[in-house]
Amino acid sequence: MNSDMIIRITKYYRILNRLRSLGLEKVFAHNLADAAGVSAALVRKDFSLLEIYGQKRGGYEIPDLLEHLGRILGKTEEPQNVIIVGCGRIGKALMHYNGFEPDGIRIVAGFDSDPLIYSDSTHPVPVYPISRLEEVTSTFDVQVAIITVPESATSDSFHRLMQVGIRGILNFSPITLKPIKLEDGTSPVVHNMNIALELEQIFYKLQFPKTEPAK
Amino acid sequence: MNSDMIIRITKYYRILNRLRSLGLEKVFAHNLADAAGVSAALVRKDFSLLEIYGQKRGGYEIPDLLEHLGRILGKTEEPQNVIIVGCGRIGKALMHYNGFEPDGIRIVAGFDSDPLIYSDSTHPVPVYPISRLEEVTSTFDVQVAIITVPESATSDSFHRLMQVGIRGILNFSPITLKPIKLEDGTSPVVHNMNIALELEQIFYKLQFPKTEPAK
DNA sequence: TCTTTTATGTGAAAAATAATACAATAAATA
DNA sequence: TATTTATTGTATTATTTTTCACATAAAAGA
Repeated sequence: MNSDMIIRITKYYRILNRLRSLGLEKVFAHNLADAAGVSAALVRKDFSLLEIYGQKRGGYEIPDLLEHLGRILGKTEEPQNVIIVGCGRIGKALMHYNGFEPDGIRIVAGFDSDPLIYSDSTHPVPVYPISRLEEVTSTFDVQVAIITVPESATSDSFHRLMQVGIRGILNFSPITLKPIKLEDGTSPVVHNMNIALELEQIFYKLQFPKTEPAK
Repeated sequence: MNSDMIIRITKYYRILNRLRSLGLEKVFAHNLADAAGVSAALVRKDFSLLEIYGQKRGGYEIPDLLEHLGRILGKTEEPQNVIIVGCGRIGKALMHYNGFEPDGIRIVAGFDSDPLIYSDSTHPVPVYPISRLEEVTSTFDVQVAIITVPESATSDSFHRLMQVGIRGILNFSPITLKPIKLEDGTSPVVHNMNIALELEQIFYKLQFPKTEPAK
């Protein structure tokens, strides 16, 4: 399964969740396609590849789809625990964000090197000094970290996280982190979210508007 | 030029900027390739398509590349002005972020519907009530907005921005905005940054590690 | 019951994207 | 100067991804 397909699957999952909460029970490929911004053929092809089948002329059962896709995406009863490394403004904003819960994601702790920050007990989740990284991640069985440290600390934080066994990184710093190969032969999963880079892409696209994709 | 290529071009641009600030004057395709995480052949192919030429065996001149790519990306002397709609925690964090300036991006104003927020004058950039959107965007010739409002306000904010002529959107809310076609036949450029969606993709990839791409 | 309609599921075709291979060429070296 | 080496530029090939087209099936309507 390639990267674009993973994105589509996660989108389908969220759309289906929303449809279910609206009380719907069935969905057609073209409904999902419209909502996800892809073609109906692609939706059917994706499901076919994942061995998810609907009823001819009857569409797909939403609970069935959610069950299948949820398993593929590793959804369990228990939420997946995540930590935030770097509790500056962005890190704190993410701690307060309450949109993770419905998706089965839980921020369990923050980390910072500044005593003024980790001594402050008004955060919505506990904030620890970096020295307690290993202890906390093993206690909560954390596999994924969000990096929101300043540019200069990015690389250090990344290596530290690798050392304590974190295997998934969502990096908000403008330094692009690359999934270097680890001693054990595996590579971490790294997603970089670079806001300035996104804006630059938008500026480019505005400069050269795409010509109408001939229906 | 497709989306992946735009991403590559923006990456090349940043890498080249960094190399220049390190005092380098020339670069080989494979240097850029390594830094950007792509193959050298692809770098050469990209430049070839953009009609940027280097010297056989001599590599590419960094100032020349920056000039070319900068023009393609719409870089000018003047920074590109951006507004932030929704001055909650994330919006405020972005206002304070000082990593935009080196990339020629300037946050010129924030907007919020809450008087407690727009009356507070301690923000790093002026914050206005939504009613002044049109006035401010035309004064600063703003084409792009960052949406950081709560989920429930996302769709409204989006349509409001379309009405006042904003054509580029970077959306941080979990509602995926789609570039609906406008009356004038054009479509806005919309990039959605959905943090939970990114995390979900990471969880998936951790569950099914990619098998070693056979060198 | 028979016909029509509306979806799915999928093989085949097309389109898009990237890698390969190598000629061309310029610099370095002998 | 001749030879070797290193790198660009691009035609060709390979791969990946998506769309097309249609057989299949189920429901609805006549």
